[in-house]
Amino acid sequence: MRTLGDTHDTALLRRLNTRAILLALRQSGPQTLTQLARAAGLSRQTAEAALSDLTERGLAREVAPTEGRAGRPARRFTFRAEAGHVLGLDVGPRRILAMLADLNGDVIEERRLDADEHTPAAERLVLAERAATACVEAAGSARGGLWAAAAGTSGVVDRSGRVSVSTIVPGWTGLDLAGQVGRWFGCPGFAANDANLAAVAEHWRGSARHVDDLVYVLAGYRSGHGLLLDGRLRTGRTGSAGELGGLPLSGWEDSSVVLAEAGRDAAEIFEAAREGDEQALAVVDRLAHGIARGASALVLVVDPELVVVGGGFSRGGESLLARIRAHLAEMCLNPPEVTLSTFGEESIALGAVRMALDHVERERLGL
Amino acid sequence: MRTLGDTHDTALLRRLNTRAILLALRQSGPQTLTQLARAAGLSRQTAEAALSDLTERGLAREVAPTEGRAGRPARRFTFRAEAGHVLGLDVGPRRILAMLADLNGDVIEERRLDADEHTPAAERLVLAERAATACVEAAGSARGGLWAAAAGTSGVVDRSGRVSVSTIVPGWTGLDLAGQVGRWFGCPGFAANDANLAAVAEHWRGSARHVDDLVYVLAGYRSGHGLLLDGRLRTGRTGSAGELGGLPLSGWEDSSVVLAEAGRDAAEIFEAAREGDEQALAVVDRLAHGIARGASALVLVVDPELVVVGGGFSRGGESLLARIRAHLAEMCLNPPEVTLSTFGEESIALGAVRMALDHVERERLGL
DNA sequence: CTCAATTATGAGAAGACGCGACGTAAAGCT
DNA sequence: AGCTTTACGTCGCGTCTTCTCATAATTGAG
Repeated sequence: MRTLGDTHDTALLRRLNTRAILLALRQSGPQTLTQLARAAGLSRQTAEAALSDLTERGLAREVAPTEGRAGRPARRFTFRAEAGHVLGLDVGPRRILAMLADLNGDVIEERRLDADEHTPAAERLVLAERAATACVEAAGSARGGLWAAAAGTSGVVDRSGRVSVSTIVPGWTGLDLAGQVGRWFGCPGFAANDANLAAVAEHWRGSARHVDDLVYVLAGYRSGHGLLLDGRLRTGRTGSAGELGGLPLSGWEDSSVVLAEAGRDAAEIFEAAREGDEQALAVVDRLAHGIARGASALVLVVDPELVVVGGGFSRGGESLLARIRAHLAEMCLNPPEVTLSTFGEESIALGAVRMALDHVERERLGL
Repeated sequence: MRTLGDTHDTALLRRLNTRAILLALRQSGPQTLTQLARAAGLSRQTAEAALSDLTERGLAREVAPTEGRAGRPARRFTFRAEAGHVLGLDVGPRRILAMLADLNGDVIEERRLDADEHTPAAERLVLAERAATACVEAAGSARGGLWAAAAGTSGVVDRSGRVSVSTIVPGWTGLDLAGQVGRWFGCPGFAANDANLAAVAEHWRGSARHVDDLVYVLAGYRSGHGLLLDGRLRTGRTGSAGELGGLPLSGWEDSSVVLAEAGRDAAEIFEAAREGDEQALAVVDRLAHGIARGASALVLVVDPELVVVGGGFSRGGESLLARIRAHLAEMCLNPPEVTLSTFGEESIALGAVRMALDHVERERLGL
């Protein structure tokens, strides 16, 4: 039955200590046995045992000792990030981006393919697979060598990684994206909503590095909200957390309407605004207002530490941000910080990488 | 430094196993050594060691063996719930409720005092202390014998347990409620928003027992929203999660306005509605609409498994609930279940009990 | 080139814990 | 009284961790 926790024999200690060493190992480059032991809070002997275990499993490697220092040279070990690879995919309405990363999450290969809004589902999937395969092959990794893969896409993606609602991408509704991606490479596959993955990426290495509660606003041709609480993605029961579709917010304008009225596309508007064009500034303000309106619902509900603005409009830069801040301050008693996305359009694929890594770390590294 | 986890010596095993035994012990009444060992997944010897440890700490007690069975009588142990007590307080605008509970969370004493909206802060605190002290003394427990105490109140309560905004209770803003409560009994003190604590109570033993993501709607003279995600209370950065004050929701009527227009109080309305009074039914529908409007924001943002409706209006019963469900279904694509609160007006104090117990379990029982 | 100083390694002993096994104790049943 | 049943309690073993100390490998000074 085992409902009250796992077995607690001495093997658990070994696992825990190996885990501590692995974490210490990944903190930085090659380290000596003593350094690792101290970092993990263990004795040198225990550290040694853990390292020999990790080395056997291919996760650690001994490297040449440093020269030029007095005393017996210390054995040095490093994390074998190349022991496995994960794939992150962004299958967007207009763009497909594949990233191959090692176990450190460092991106090794990257492929980008263009699509358009009308590309049918089957063809879009072929493009995605092509981009992904190109990455894997370029890295010289065997096709079956992937440890996990994840994909982000527009629309509501449920817990199992199936697209349950998609209004933008034709033929997407009902697609088992996670299963598809997993089948391509014979590895565990995952899928999530694009804004959610972008939030994950920003929290991992981007603007939201230092916070654990954040709202990500994807604003642009693709739009949506991502929610990260306690450092964990929150997609909700059906995966539609943050999808405000039905919320009757007064004065909530869709950006496409605003842009259509203005008769110019976003890039032109931002460019003109930068040059002081009054009409463009007004449009930027209306866009900011709409973004803030949507964000305010999330902010008031979860009271996050940070709002990260990403997506195409984030090219609007600080001027757009300033307007969003101003509008948000009007709507919230105690508004959170608002900042720009670090990774821009790469954040979705990067978040997918992180999602795949999460699985690998949990299941294969035992972290 | 110790950032990578605690020491992992064999003492950890002991702690973990003792914890497993403690959990098993609390699952039900007196159990034999063998039963406990099996439930915790440990050997009998280990279970025995853990139990002797727990007995020494006063958390377990050996009881008389069962008679009438063949074989050597088995030693039986039980959790000593009376080893400590916690206090839960609801300091509301119109009512003060104190509950004293043992370590099982079973309420032993309960005191209720009436106040009104105009009672000044100092006097309200005196009433609260009086109710609490009465509970403690009635239980024959020493005044210093409390292990933890928590209080719920209207308004925004920050992480530290300080009331940062209170519109209902006069003089409440700025009050360090957690500190106050702790000082009364010389024990750790906590405080939180009432709707949040109600959510905690419903999740603990009420309607939300079986789910981990829920939205609680406090509807009545006191109103507000409580948010529980992954079984944990979410109060946000400043404690104002779920406070929708500034959200420009179209068609969001305040219940007090609706009732004022109707010219009857809530109890009358619900009574009349039960008898089929058409005008009353219309008012109930308007109330339900308002409740659903507010709830919809939380539901769309976090996509919970369940919405629990509590507070004074929950006396409106199934008929109100049905209207709320109907309105919510219009606003959400995939509406969650909606159910009535189990504990009604007691849920806030009960949630406070749970909050105090959380601290005790974490810090004193090591769970 | 040699020797001291430095730094890390590796083996051995001791302590703590958990588990399986076996003999023993205490009850009911015949 | 003896048998059966059930659980207790002790013993020994293996694992894990840490401490200690002798040993090994390097640098740098004379």
